[in-house]
Amino acid sequence: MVNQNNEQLNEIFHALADSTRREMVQMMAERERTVSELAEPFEMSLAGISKHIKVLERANLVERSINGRTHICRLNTETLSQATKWLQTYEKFWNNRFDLLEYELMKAKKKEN
Amino acid sequence: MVNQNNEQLNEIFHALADSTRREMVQMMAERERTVSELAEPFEMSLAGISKHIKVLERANLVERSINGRTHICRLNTETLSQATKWLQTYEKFWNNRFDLLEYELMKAKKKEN
DNA sequence: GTTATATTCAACCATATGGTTAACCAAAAT
DNA sequence: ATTTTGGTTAACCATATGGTTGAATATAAC
Repeated sequence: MVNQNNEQLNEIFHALADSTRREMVQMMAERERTVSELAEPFEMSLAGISKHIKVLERANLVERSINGRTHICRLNTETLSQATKWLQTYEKFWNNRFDLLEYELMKAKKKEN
Repeated sequence: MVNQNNEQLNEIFHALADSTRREMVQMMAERERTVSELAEPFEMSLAGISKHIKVLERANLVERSINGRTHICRLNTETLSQATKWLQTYEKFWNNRFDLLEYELMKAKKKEN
């Protein structure tokens, strides 16, 4: 179970360790994207793009639905937050992260009012 | 500048994409560790361990100070939070992460009292 | 029915990664 | 002075990664 989670984290972090893929995540964070939309900003073959998407899929960061001949990719933010959770756990140990978060939250609240 | 940061993120995420290295981060989150302390839980040659530490160093996740013949490694939480920051930026887009954080914070607060 | 579009798959290639062993170096301990 | 200890470095190896091109598939458009 822990190992399962570990393998999962390996794949998530590996998927994020590439600028192209991070940019794709960025795009999908805004809204769903087709494969060619995702490909557009890059000077890379579509086959290359396809491979990158598969890495994101394997990490469960992206889900794909096929609609005719176009594939639609959407971000799985649940998975993204798995990574965040891991990071925060170890960050908070001596850097008192919770204080910082609280501070950021206060700022956010103030802006709302 | 953005590219610099991008290269930085590549290395951070790559460093974290390995269970052994994550476990090391975990150990260093508790307290500073010597190389052999870091090596202890693993069935791996010291040379292998040394390489892992170097990956963490290259990502600027770890700083090393040499004391006689023993090297002391400590976590650079600043770098860790660079990764967190990236993640949170894209997480919050549709998953309203801030609400979740607020909730977690409340729970934490309650436990304190 | 032919052509164009959206996308994957397979084979290939250079380079990177994670590991090993063996040799090396410097500080401590005997 | 010799040996142990803590650690790195170099050379090597198998496998993974990130990219390419070329062919294949299937839907959509003409």
